Amino acid sequence: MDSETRNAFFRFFNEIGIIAQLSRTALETRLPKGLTLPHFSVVNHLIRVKDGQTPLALAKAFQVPKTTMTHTLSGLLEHHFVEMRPNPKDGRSKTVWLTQTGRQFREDAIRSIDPDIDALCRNIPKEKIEELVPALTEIRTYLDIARD
Amino acid sequence: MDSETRNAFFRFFNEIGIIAQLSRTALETRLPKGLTLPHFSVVNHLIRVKDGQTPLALAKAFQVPKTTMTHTLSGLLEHHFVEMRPNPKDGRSKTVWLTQTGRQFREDAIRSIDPDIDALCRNIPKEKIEELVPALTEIRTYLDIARD
DNA sequence: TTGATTTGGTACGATTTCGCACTATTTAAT
DNA sequence: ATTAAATAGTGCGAAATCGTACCAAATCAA
Repeated sequence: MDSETRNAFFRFFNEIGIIAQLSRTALETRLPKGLTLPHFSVVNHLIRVKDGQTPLALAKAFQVPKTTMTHTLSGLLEHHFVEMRPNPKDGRSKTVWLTQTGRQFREDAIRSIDPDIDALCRNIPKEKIEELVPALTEIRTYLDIARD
Repeated sequence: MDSETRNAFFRFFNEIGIIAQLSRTALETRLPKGLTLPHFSVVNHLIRVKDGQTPLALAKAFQVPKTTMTHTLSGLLEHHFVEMRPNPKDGRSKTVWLTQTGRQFREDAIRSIDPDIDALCRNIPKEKIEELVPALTEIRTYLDIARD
């Protein structure tokens, strides 16, 4: 393995890490105090995909350990953004449902973030972003599979 | 702001976040217990760029709060991977220097990661990665500036 | 059917991340 | 020169992340 190849990958993952960090804090400064990117992401996911999913399904969708998802969901429960119902298909399991408050939280969050996306969009055109996504998805999928 | 544009950016940042997460844990499973990505990254940075930098310069290079860098450096000090010397140019400040143990740690880490990079390289060719980096750098730079 | 194994979820503890407040030193202003 | 403001670093506390261990329910095996 030549060090030039290695450095290419290091640079890549380094940029990825910093973008993840910066975009996260950029979002979180817009959210009400005490709410984080995972909180928003889960609510957003429940709207975009569907609610009624199990905590484990959510943990897999976000590639986090299930204990992390438990913790995130407990925060959403405290804010009454979601509610839990038993899973009729499996007595060990639960299902996660959005409340009206949760939907409102998402609306408000998006409204307060939109100006930032707008500004970003003027500097990095949407088309450029769309071009990147397939390659990133491919890499993400590989890493996910290689996890074993 | 139309929701299609918004979703494009959301998808992008979501992929970024998951790749950051997966690549981080992939690396950390190869490191000796108790050592993390930031530990490795800082040592690697000190070798690639130069040692003798101040903690604050490192914090800026990695876009983390200075308290976070203090914590990371304290871990490196415990392992005797770096040592601190006073900054001759500024009495408030320190400089961070690699030890032989620290260099060895980096060597060993790279050796144990290389097989993974090799495998990754066979699935995602180096050229594809290199094509992505400039766009990512552009986005990272924008986010950094937009932070205010 | 019964017992063993797997699976969904959580409690707990260790570590990381990071904001706030504080000290010590430097820089700027008058 | 003196004082005010800015800067480098750290201690501390709160929250996020995640591994281990555990319970309860489901699945599998004989």
